[in-house]
Amino acid sequence: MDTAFFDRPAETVAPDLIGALFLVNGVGGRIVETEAYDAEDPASHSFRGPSVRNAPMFGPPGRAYVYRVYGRHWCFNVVCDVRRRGSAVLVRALEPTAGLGLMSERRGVGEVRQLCAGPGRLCRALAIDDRLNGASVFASPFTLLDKTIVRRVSHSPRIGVSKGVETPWRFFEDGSRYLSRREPATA
DNA sequence: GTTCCGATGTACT
DNA sequence: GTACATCGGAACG
Repeated sequence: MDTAFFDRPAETVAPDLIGALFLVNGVGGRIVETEAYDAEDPASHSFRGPSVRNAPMFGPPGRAYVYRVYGRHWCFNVVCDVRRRGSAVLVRALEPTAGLGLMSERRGVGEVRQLCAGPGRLCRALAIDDRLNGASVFASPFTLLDKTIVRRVSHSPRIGVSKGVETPWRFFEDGSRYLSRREPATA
């Protein structure tokens, strides 16, 4: 995977990331749920233009944008389209495949299904925090490999937003057991 | 199984 | 002050 992959509209990149392998220091799994955000979107951190927090969103594609949410959790995004500055994809859930023991330890949870089912849980399991904000996802400690198996991807409105609630920019692998929520069913 | 609610930091009005 | 791209535990069925 390279810069060109991310230098496209976020709502195009987001479904393409479903099925990709995502690891931090060798720990992680297959991406099964993502959401797209861009600067024309009132739900996006970039909506009101550049700021200290959202600076990575206005930088080059393929960099991490990591921020704290609700004072307790981290969320991990990858910056997209440089022509539509201020766009990114939030990675919301993984199907754990590597480093299960370590993830379980970090999360304090036994069930594999719970390890990376949500943006905050995923960051905890992979030990992602603000130290990785702005880092390239093509270099250590990240591993990001394009999907090898193509499965059906569905979409729905995004979770946890109060604006842009109807924009169907949440993408997930159809039938996956590892989503942050039970499949709402759309197409 | 479900629903409800508080925690807790920070960006922004 | 208010809102927030969330989560886990308590209470309940």
